[in-house]
Amino acid sequence: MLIGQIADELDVPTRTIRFYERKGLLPEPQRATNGYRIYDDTTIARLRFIRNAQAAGLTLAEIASIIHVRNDGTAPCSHVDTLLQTKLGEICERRRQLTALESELTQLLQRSSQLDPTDCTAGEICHIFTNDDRS
Amino acid sequence: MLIGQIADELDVPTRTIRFYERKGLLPEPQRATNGYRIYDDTTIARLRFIRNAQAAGLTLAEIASIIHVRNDGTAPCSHVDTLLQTKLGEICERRRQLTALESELTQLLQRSSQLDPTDCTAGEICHIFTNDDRS
DNA sequence: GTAGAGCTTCTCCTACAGGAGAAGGTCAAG
DNA sequence: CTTGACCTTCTCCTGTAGGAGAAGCTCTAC
Repeated sequence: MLIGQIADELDVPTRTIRFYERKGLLPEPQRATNGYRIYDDTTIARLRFIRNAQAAGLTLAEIASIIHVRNDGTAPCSHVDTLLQTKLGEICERRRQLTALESELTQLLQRSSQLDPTDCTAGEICHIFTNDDRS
Repeated sequence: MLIGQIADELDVPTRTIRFYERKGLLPEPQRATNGYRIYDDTTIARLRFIRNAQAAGLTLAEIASIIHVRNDGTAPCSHVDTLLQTKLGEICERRRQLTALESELTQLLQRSSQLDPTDCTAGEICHIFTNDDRS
């Protein structure tokens, strides 16, 4: 199969496939005599794997690390497990931050609804952000 | 005040202050005869404003837009209110995505704990990501 | 034999918020 | 008079996941 056929089948731009190759996510493919890349079904499976791993929030670099472990002949399961646990921790932390930001924004908006724009001076740019609770 | 003094007082790198100037967040300052930037207290207030707005999750471009409205002679309060509401919506949506990702990851980890690495084949890279619920 | 689609490589560009280093001018103190 | 700290501008680099365009070769169909 040529790159375009793979691209059509998985609905991925051809550019992205070459990009993954450069990043080490796909092995260097066979070449036809004219230089065109030639793929087989294992590449389709590989691209599906990448997509699934991305859906789990892994970065391409992390996915590449999994593939490298596999290429070393080891089942990458425990590595994947570690990655997923770390990722879960990050997501959890990030979600907490967003929750805090959400309540911060809600407070600012409530404050905004109570302030009069005619009281807003140039020096402070906008008094909605002027925090009066410090020093 | 020279740029280094401002930087020390607010604990901001001098590079960042010049960067903000290039981005239109700070006006072009006075220059001493030797070319050094000279600031007064309004710059300190401005940098505090930027910091507060950043803490609310606004990007530098959004903060710049607020400053531009102020420079046009208008109180930017209603603009800020709109920005904050939009931002709140984005944060909320992002948090929902993270929550979904969190449960996805939890499922994958549970799955991982039940799978045997010796069953993991090279073709699928790692069977933790092999979704058996489709086609 | 030529048009159009598909392939190749090459390089640069995007958003985001700065960080890093080079090369050089300036200033105060020893 | 020189060392060290501070300032200036310039350009490139970081991570993320590709996107965009140029210039040129190849293949198929009409």
